[in-house]
Amino acid sequence: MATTKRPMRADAQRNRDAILTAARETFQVEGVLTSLDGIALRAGVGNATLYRNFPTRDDLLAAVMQTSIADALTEADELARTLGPREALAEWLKHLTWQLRIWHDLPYCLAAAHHDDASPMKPAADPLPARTGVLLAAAKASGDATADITADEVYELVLALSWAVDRFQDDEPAARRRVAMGTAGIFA
Amino acid sequence: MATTKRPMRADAQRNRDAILTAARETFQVEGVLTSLDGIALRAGVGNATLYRNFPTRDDLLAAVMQTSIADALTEADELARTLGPREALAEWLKHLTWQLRIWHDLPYCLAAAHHDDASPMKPAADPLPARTGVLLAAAKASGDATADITADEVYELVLALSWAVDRFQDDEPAARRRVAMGTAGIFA
DNA sequence: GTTTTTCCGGGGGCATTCCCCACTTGCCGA
DNA sequence: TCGGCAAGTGGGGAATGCCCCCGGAAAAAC
Repeated sequence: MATTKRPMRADAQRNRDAILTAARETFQVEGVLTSLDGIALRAGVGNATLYRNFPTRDDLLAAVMQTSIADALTEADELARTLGPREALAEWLKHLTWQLRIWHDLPYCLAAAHHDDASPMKPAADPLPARTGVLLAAAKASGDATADITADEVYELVLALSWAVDRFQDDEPAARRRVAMGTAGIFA
Repeated sequence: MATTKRPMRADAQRNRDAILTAARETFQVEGVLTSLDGIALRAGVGNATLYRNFPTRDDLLAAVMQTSIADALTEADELARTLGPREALAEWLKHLTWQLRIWHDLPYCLAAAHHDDASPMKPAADPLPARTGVLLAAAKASGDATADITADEVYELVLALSWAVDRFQDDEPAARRRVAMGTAGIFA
């Protein structure tokens, strides 16, 4: 990490943060396939600054996702703590589907990263399928989920449903309904 | 229709056919978002000829889909004739998902067309949800499908699953398994 | 065979995006 | 306070894709 070698120059840190917030805002409006130069413009920095900090789109995406994913994981903890295995899994799937929808083409990128170990997004995104596996295992143990399905299959199903939720512009109730229908096969 | 007014010049018909076959081949390899100029090049015609025949990408897509959709519908007839309502619907969903996967971003385009009445693809693609509705109604009537789901929801679910099948590069058994899992909620 | 009509075609303009370069800025430590 | 050097800047090249223009050629009509 660069931060361990030297405490990073103040303006450099400022610019990096500005890029991250601009990217987060732009992604929500235009999707994750938006122009990178546009993000730099919005952040008020030169485009070269953006490319130096984040050589590829996936690097930027991974950095922006960090905090969102951390939030999602605490939500998962909360669900696991307050609900039974079946409801916790069901709620988590709905929650995850709804969150992934926010950056419109995110499922597309996550799908690409999921089977590409070299992707810069892999380390950032990996906790999502992992945590899904934990909740799934608990539901299996209590007999609430069928044994013959893997965590990857469930995660991929969520990505597909999230794609649909975005593409058909569901509101939240519609999305919950769509997820309930699509994931019914998971539950025993 | 243009063909009713005048029998179309021979070379024009030749070029149009060449464009359609080139488009079909290119779509399978590079997906439906490929370069249109590339299709013209492959067809051995100038790009202007392509744009004259098909002003937009959707026009071309609609024309190329015509025959494929006709094939799919005869398959649906066959299924309805030889299987019970439940199996006919289940097989149709698997078949449809697998077919849509062939042109990689086709679900993306169909999703856009599905809620846009002005889309040139609408007339060509509409039989798909319509036929799905027929098979669903039969399954509902025999008590094999839950009553509280609409044909549109089922169709959209198939589009999402087809997206996943393409994106995760399923072979046919894996795709059938994925569809079976994702559509389990439809069946009573 | 000639005229008329229709259609072809490839070059090029325009827009978009990614990314690199030479030059400039301004922070940090002595 | 001040100089060195890390970091920033933004114009522009390169690649790509869409689409239009207009001279020319081929097919149809006579």
